[in-house]
Amino acid sequence: MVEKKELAPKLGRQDWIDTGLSVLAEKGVDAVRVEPLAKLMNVTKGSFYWHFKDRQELLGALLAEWVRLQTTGIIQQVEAMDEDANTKLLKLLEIAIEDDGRVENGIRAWAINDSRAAAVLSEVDLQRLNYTRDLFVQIGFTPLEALVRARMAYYTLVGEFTIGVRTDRAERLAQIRIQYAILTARQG
Amino acid sequence: MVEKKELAPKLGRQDWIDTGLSVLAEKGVDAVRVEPLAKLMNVTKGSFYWHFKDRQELLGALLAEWVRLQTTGIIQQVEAMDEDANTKLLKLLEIAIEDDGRVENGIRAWAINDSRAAAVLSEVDLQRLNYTRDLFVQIGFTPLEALVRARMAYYTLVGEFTIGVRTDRAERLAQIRIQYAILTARQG
DNA sequence: GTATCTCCATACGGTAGCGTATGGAATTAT
DNA sequence: ATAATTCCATACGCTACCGTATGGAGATAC
Repeated sequence: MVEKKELAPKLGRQDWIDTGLSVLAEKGVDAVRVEPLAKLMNVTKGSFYWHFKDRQELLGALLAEWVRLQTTGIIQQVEAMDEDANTKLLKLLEIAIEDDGRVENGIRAWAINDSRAAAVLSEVDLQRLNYTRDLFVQIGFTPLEALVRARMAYYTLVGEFTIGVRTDRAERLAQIRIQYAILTARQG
Repeated sequence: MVEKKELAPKLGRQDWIDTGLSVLAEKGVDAVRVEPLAKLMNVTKGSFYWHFKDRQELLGALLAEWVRLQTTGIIQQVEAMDEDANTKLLKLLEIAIEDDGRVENGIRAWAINDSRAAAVLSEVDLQRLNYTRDLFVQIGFTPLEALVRARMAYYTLVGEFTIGVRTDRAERLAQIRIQYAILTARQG
């Protein structure tokens, strides 16, 4: 079968994608360039153009990879646990703040001037928002109340990533529970 | 006095800054380049290098200009009206969503890989967060509760900008009032 | 009217990155 | 062993942009 030895220095498509995502997270899309990437991987661009048609194909692959990691990610993890909606929601919030969001930030910055990235991103946003809203509906809020609360929860998360808050884990966990309390409280 | 006739085709430093901010909002920092900018303004870069030392100086000027517009902006506008903290907070939220946040988004994207932009941005974020927190304290929440609520309010706004929601004004106003109600509600 | 100063055009050399072409080493197949 | 395939290095031309140098037109000063 087509197998690879881990010892072999041979590079694959996936190596370029991994390195690309790393650079995307640290330096932004604009730093994801063929020759610098090659230097980073200790090869020349001869390798790159064997695995990819051009730079655009790599960028597309980065988007696809991110979506793949995203969709097989948080939501499934939350749905796996067989709990009620309240518990799921709290768990969702707790899991979400585990990530540092650096790749996602890079993609959001990218999406500002690239329609491809923008399309992918808005799709992911919509999916996550809908899931969160459904949880609030299951908890018992009206559709409108659920929507507003889901947006507050999700936007808060995105905003936190965007701003890049640097609080420690314990503090964030404590705050996320207060947020949960605020968002699930019934109005007088 | 040093005055300029509006008819004159002569360019000034400010013209480059204005055009720079515009391009920053539409295409990102990386599109803010001397020669393309010059072409956009129907001059050559000979003009640019008369007004600026180099590209970095322009970028610095863009940051300074944004801060200037920001600091003389929302907060003063809210403080000007002599109302109680509750009213100020609601007004703050309402005013904040008026902007589309395109320039700010560009700067946030910029700040990912530029330490100068990052420093400026975190300062502005801190200032706005502190102001919002103070309002919640004045309303009567404990410091911790006020901080969490202020973060939720501000992060939600930043997240909304970041995601680039495209709902109409009326709907946004309606939702911001629900948010206000949720954030100012006392826990049972 | 001449000199000076302001503002900009033109021309130049330099760097970084793109994509292509071609050859060669290492592996695999026959 | 020989042939074919896979993967990568090297070398090339091309474009976009940077920053500098220099000159020139138009206003202003003297």
